[in-house]
Amino acid sequence: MTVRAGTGHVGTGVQAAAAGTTVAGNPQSSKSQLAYDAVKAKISDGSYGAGFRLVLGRIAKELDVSVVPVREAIRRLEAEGLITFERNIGATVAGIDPTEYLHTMQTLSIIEGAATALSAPLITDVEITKARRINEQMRECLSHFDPVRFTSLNLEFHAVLFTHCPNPHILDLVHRGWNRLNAIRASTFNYVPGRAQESVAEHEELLQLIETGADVDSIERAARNHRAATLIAYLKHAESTAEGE
Amino acid sequence: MTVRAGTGHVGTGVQAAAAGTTVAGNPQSSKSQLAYDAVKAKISDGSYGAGFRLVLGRIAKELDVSVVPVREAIRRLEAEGLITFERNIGATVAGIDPTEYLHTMQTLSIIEGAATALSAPLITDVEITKARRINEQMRECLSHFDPVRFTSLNLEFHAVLFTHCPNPHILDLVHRGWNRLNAIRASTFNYVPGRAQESVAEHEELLQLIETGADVDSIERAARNHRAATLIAYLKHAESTAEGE
DNA sequence: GTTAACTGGATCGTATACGATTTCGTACCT
DNA sequence: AGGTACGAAATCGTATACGATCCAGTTAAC
Repeated sequence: MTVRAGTGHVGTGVQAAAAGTTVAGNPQSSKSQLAYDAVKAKISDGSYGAGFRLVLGRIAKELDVSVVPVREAIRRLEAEGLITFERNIGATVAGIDPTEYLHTMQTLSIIEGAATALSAPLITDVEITKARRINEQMRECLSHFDPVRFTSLNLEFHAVLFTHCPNPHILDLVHRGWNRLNAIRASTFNYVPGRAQESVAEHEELLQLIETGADVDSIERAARNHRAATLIAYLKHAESTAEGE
Repeated sequence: MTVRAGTGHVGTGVQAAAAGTTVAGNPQSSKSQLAYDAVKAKISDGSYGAGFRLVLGRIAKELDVSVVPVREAIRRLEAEGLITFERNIGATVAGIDPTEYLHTMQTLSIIEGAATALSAPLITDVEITKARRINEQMRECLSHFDPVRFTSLNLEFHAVLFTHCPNPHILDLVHRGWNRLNAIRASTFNYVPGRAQESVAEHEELLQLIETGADVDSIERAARNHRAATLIAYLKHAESTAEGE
């Protein structure tokens, strides 16, 4: 053992170097933030999928930080519902079972519907055309089967619709919902083939409703049903494939 | 490598004593949880109201723990939106300005409406009578002016209606909404006198809708409007008193 | 007299240290 | 052979240490 009784610190200088340089490109640099972003990204892109065991020490070593900032990141993710955490046990990536998917979709249908309705009066022609162009690209995706791109465009499309939502809370909830959904999708990629076409058509309907200045109630209902329809399609599909397997 | 800086520790034994005893009554004991509960409670009951500066070290000393668990608690509260946090600056209790109140109420109207509608089919006669009894007590509160009790009963009433919501996410969001609202209310106690009577009447209407098995849409609308009406009453009231001052 | 640089204190951020708890494998007892 | 008890490894929980950063008040320079 031997080594150092005086300062008790060894790598402390590193901390200064790393934090001090503010690596130019990380606007909000902070190990805690780094850990948060890193773990969240890994969950979203599927590297850490479904029930994955998140060992604090391992993550810390991977990111070359100490456990303290990692713990903070984990706490934040816990509060956001992306992971579950048990005292003296550890953290695991949440959102495994199908009912989770169901609940998340249902919640999102409500929140997103509201967000879209609230945004609607503030949406200009510019955004409408932009959304329409995205939807056009989605239609193209249908021919040369490309579900990944389709899903990504789908987010873009809806993002255009709800980003003008004047209520930041609701907007925040929408984002969280999408995050959860991403995490779930990454692990068990579910994509219902037939649904995509209806989806594109419903997008166009939704755009027309907004364009013609329909009352917020109809818009909310349309947006909500749009997502609910996807959920129902998924359930049916899951049922049938379960039999097939 | 093994570093070992002599002892470098003094009060470490205390940790064992405190954590080890598991003070019998704290089922989920953990300093982090303790800090979370404590701070949240202080925010809810108004001790730490509106923009209050949360100094980590001070809180840690108050609770007789180190800063680490406090930081974790703060992170959780941050993710829940109860406080805001800036790097190298610190944390402050969130939710000061009136637009915050507005947004929170709007969000809650949507979420709570949905939660109530989803619960409705699962509500039995037992709960209906229970809710009706609570509403009766609220009516009594009207005569001997008691806004605090009224508010508390109001939560109880709605809790009966939405606790059966089968979607845990939505239920969680409802609870968070109430928490935020509590925090705001504690700082700037706002209670619109005239509104209370309508509120009690609307509660009864809502009960009848549920009782007669009205379609979920009407129930959702009723629940949503009930809260929205409170918001509108508040806005009018705030406007008029602002003039009066 | 006004502004800029300095300085000290408060507070934040994170690394390290080490006790506590859980987990799992193995040896021992029945 | 099967189950239990002991022990070691892994991991969590939190205290402490100390650099970095921010802030306010003070002094120096113009």
